[in-house]
Amino acid sequence: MSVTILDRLLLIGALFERDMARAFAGTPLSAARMRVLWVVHHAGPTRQHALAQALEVTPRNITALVDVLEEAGYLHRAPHPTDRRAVLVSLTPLGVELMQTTVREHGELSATLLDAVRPDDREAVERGVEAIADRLALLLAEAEAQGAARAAASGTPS
Amino acid sequence: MSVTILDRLLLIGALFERDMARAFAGTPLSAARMRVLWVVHHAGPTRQHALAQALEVTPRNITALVDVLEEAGYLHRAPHPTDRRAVLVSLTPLGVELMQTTVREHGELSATLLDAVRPDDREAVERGVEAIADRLALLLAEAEAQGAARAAASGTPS
DNA sequence: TATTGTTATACTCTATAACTATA
DNA sequence: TATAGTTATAGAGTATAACAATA
Repeated sequence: MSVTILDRLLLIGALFERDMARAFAGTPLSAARMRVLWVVHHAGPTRQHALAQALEVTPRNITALVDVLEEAGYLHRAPHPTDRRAVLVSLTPLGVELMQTTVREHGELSATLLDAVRPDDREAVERGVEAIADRLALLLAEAEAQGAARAAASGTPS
Repeated sequence: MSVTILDRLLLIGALFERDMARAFAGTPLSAARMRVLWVVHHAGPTRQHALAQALEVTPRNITALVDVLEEAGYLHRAPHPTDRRAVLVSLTPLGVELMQTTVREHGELSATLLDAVRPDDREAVERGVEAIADRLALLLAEAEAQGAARAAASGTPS
């Protein structure tokens, strides 16, 4: 039991992040900035606050990320039509083009990786990885809720 | 093809990293520092340069990580017995204890996650994830070698 | 001459806290 | 009074470059 399945799953994530960092070196892009573009690509014009919630990151952080992406020409800030406090962030044509390429390459890589799996195992692997991701999300959400409850009980009794 | 297997694999890594950050908040530990302890735990007394290579990080970075882990009592620096330039980094008893606990919990989590997979799928999932990790490592190593070759050809002809 | 580890400096990602404009 | 976004500040992780001691 020297290398567990968890070790391998974590290795996959680490390899991918490292490759992104290398691929984006010297450009205005980065893994964190790509995650912002990813959300806007899938959700359409989005408030910064919604971006912060989607990425589980503070609004302050979003300001900085969007600043760079706007400066680099991938995103566009526009006033919200009905809420004058808010800003709507959208992809520019350059951003749309980048995300189309990225989504395509992402799908190709996913297919290549699945291709490394024995054909008879592929369905089981897809089901299994989905089950593992769901279970992990559940476990960590429970842990977080317990931690928050404990903090509320000890530290900040309202 | 809205959510690919690659998306789920990356989600697993992101969830785990985020949970580590939350669990270690307010302590001297962190994901990067745990990776250092992990290497020393598995390799025994180690030079800082070897740590840098194992973690694919600059030696400067290792200096900072080991500084904090030594200060916090998990690591111990000692002069190398035969090479007076080098330092040997070892776990203290506190570090050994931490890693024993960590390895046990890590194994338990791995078992819990595999438990979420249908029994008939488990062998295929273990094989498949291993195959995916191996393929990804291979692909990225090739990409890196090509990038390095291209940089050498254009930028720094020696 | 090459290697080991360090100091100096800088950039990215992230967080908290205080503030402004608006709901 | 609460929300959306910003400025100010800080800490962690990472990188490059220059340097001292040693091989």
